[in-house]
Amino acid sequence: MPDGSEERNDSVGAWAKKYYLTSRALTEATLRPWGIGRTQWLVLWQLVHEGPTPQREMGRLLEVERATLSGIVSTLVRKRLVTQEADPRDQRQRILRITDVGKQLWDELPDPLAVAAEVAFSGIDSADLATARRVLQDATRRLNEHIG
Amino acid sequence: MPDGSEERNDSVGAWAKKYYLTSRALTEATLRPWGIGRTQWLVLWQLVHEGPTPQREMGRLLEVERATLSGIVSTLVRKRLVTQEADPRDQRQRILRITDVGKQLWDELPDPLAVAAEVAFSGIDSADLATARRVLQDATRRLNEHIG
DNA sequence: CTTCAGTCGTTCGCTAGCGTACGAATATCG
DNA sequence: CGATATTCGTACGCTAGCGAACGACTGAAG
Repeated sequence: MPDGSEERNDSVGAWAKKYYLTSRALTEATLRPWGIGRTQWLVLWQLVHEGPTPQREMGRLLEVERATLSGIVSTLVRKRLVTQEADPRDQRQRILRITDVGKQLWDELPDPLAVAAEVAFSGIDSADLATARRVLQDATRRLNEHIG
Repeated sequence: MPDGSEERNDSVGAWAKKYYLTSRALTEATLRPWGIGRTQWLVLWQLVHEGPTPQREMGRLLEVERATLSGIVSTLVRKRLVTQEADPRDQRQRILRITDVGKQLWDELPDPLAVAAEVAFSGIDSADLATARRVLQDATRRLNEHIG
């Protein structure tokens, strides 16, 4: 029976939190020498691999709220890594585009998610990985249904 | 083969993040009417169930950094829910204690972690839950070994 | 007894998450 | 066409995570 301390210390949920925070720490440490955050890196990845992207579309792809992305984009613009142009067809939209400086920096950056995934999961039984993924996916869906 | 977009969208790690953020959203929404955060609630839980606790010990129990806990405790003290007294035996330590106002508030609060766990995991096969927990636990251990 | 190393809490600056509210721009409906 | 609804980006305030640095305090080595 799950009393409070069990849930708080040793449940799937508690370990999901610990895993997320620990992998975030490794990811951020990997990028720290370049002064780039985890989500900033994802924005650059998208711009490098898929080209200029409307800001709203970026938010949908990265599953990040408008308000959150707005701050992240501001940082990247301030660092001259990304430009933010108005879409002539819809003045509400902003098109994000990587700059030459941004491309230059990109070529130096490691892939922090690949590093973390390699450390965390290499050699783990793939059936177990699939089960874990399914449990987390189901749980997330249930939470979303409850919220929405 | 795990290319970038796979890792970024559909891996165990990506779902752990989504699960964590979604359960955090539900937990915070549950507590919002009382103006209490998720980690603030954990501090109160500890003080109610285990009595006065040194701040450093609180940090260890909740696995929260000193700097993070410092801010959380400040908030609780500002709201008059918790007091922070110097330990006479060691002037560096601060002993945390719930106030009468805090106790009164506590009796009104729901258990947001129990709510989230119920929504997320009730009815899920317990062997799958155990597998998921083990995968996340192993992954966290591997990350910590790599970092440390 | 003094110095030196370690601990504890705090502060600062950063990342990044959320909700709310707002203006500007667009789309839709009557 | 004009009023209304919606969308987009932003700003503000909040939670909460980290590292680094600092003062106060303690304890241990000499």
